[in-house]
Amino acid sequence: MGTAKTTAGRPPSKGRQRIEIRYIEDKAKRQVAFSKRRTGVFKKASEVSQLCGAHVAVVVFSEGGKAFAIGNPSVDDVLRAYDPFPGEEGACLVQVEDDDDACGWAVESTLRQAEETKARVEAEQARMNAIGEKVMQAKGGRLFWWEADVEQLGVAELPEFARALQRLRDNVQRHADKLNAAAAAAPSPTPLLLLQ
Amino acid sequence: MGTAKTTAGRPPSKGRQRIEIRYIEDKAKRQVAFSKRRTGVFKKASEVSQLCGAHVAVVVFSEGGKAFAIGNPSVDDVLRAYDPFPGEEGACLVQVEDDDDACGWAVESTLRQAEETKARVEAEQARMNAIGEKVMQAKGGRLFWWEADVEQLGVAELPEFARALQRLRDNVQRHADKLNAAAAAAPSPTPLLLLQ
DNA sequence: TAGTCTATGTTTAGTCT
DNA sequence: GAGACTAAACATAGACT
Repeated sequence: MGTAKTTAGRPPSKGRQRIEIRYIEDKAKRQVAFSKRRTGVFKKASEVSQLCGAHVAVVVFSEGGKAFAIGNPSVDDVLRAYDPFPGEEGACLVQVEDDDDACGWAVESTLRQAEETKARVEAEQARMNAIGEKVMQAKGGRLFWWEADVEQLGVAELPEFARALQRLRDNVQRHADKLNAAAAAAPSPTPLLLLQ
Repeated sequence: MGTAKTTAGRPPSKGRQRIEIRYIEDKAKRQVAFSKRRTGVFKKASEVSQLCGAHVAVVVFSEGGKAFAIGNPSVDDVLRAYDPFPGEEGACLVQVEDDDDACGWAVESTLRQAEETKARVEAEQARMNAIGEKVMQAKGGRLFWWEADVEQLGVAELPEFARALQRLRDNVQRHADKLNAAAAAAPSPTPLLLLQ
């Protein structure tokens, strides 16, 4: 009886309250709402894309000027295809699809209910997203590295970028080796990690 | 009594059913879902903007290539701002009027995507350069993404991560080759790119 | 193609960790 | 600043107009 989990003697929570859709004056609340709702919008956008095979791009700037974005097949692709001038409707170039892709997405969603639904079709994508999110947390920043548009890198930047990439790969390999070593000693048959 | 509106002798409706987030094969259903959810995403985006004073732009292409977009203060403004130069004018300054709820919002358009305007694309690429920089140097002097703590990745995630890394590296290599080719034909002595 | 209605799945405000 | 949790607000699948 004594163990009522964490819901012990807490007031039952008033649950979700209705709010007016207007600027939230309280800075703290505003920040929390931004974080939660940004996630929500991204998720919804992701779903439209998944469900309907639509190309979507969402760009959000926080008040602080931080940029957040997601897109399928990629933010860049969608934005480039977008031309707000209805005047000319010459050729259609909706570059409808890339081959393998579906990995253009960069949803930094929190995947709250990962335990159930997620293990399906969305699995691979979700996994990638989770990985990206995990990695991004390390820097506390918000860019989606796998969206890095290499094409935009200049002569001076490319080498450095490549070097950094190599370094990261080395780290991954080292970590993989370590995990493999641990797996070898494990009681249950753990699949080995084969990088490339 | 006799006039129960339209709910007369209709089956009580099964209510909302859970669906998997995967491509909807049925064309009709897909179209309906697209329409409804597009509206939903736009609404959510609008709310984030209103509530948090954030600048948001959403661009959606239906499978048919029709473009829909909304943005605050405007799609174009946000997309243009999608180029946060470090130490420049505040990329954000929001707060929209909301007497009407429709303050500067709702720019839904059935714009057909036209062929890409060259000048526009170039401008876009210039902006994209800033993104590349952003990827290279996370603001705030924090950790850079490539210094990600790989240790955090688990057995299931590592392979995915490694694959993504490889993909990125391939792109870098391809780009480097291209630049080298261009350099060979360049009038001025351009240093060759040697990756690794 | 869009709007309506109902029942129900999903999101999230408020609060605490 | 990011999670966890609860209950109420909100979005929407399905069916029809």
